Amino acid sequence: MARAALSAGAVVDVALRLVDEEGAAALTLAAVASRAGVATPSLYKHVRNLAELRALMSVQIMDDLAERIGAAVLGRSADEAIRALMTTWREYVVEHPHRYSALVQAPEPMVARAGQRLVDIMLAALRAYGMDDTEAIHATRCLRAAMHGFAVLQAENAFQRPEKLDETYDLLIHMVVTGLRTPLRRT
Amino acid sequence: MARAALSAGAVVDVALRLVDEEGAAALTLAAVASRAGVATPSLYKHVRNLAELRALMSVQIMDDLAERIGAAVLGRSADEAIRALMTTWREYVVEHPHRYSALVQAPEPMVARAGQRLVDIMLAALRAYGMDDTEAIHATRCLRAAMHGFAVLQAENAFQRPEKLDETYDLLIHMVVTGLRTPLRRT
DNA sequence: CGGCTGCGGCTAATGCTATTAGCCTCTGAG
DNA sequence: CTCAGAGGCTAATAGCATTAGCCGCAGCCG
Repeated sequence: MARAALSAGAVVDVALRLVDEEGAAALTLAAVASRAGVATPSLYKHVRNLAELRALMSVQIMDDLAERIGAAVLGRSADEAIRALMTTWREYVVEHPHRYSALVQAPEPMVARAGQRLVDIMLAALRAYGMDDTEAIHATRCLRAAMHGFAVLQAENAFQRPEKLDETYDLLIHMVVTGLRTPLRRT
Repeated sequence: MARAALSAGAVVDVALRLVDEEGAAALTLAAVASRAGVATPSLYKHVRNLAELRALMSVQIMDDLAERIGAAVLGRSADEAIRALMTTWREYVVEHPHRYSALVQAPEPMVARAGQRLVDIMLAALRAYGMDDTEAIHATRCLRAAMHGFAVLQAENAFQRPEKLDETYDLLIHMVVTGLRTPLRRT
């Protein structure tokens, strides 16, 4: 091994801090390199290119989220689990709105795998409702769509009215829980 | 007036067609100019810069969406109105997935106004549930979050499993309608 | 009918971006 | 002590948005 110096993980850390502080649009290799105290091309020794850096950041974010949510859901019952899951998710977005904006749903297997981890946690939380596998998949997708949509819109500041976002989110949680409890009549 | 030639609207049209055919990532002034049969800097005679072009595209998209949805909702009852609204929204995304990915929620007043038009239609559709204004705002936000989240995830191809997306969407509609019907207990 | 004004095109130039090539140095293993 | 390679560097390239400045033609005014 050569000098201590940088590593892929360190670059991702620097990039995440940059995004947290200056917004997703400020993510540029030059800016990351500058923060890392290194010349721009040096980053290529640790990361294949900007796209890969983005993917690695997304993986890191999803892993953070999965860890938090996993802990929050642990040992909770069905409805309470969903509530905890959704609350924790939103807390993360409120804490790091820029970071959430930087999330990318690339077709990279790396990112897909990290996403799968999140989905698995959701699936586990839904098991308690006594759904079969197919139903659980559909329910997970809805849960994900609702949370992700809310998160994206909030991170983009798309909710302009003065009404409290917390109350809106309470309603969203209510909608999800009620929708899961009330069976869908079969056609 | 000089020659017939281009106009801001025409540039937006060309850009939308480009995005439809080649994806949101292909949106570049050079590509738009080439399609319009004009040199790149000429676009600046019609559009202030790339950001404005993006905003104008978003406005156009939201207007399209508002028109369709407005027509779909017209003369329908509460639940049926919501179902029609959500179905129509998704049809648009399926028809133009790249276009939806190109949607930007800029803080530009122009875009905000177009978004407001969409929100107003949703609000109107929710009136039938006998909510007061505040409740209706919260409900609209939830509706929007659910639809937008689903749309974004679908446009980004984030749903990988073989289960039919149509069925998932049916469940989402069900969740929303049920959630709106079941009153939220007051704390 | 003739000249002027400005719209809408153009070319050239700038500065930022990611990315590649090729060099050099210091580290740590043998 | 040697030497290979990890990890830094500078220099160079190509594509991007954007700006400056020029030029021709259309239509209006006299």
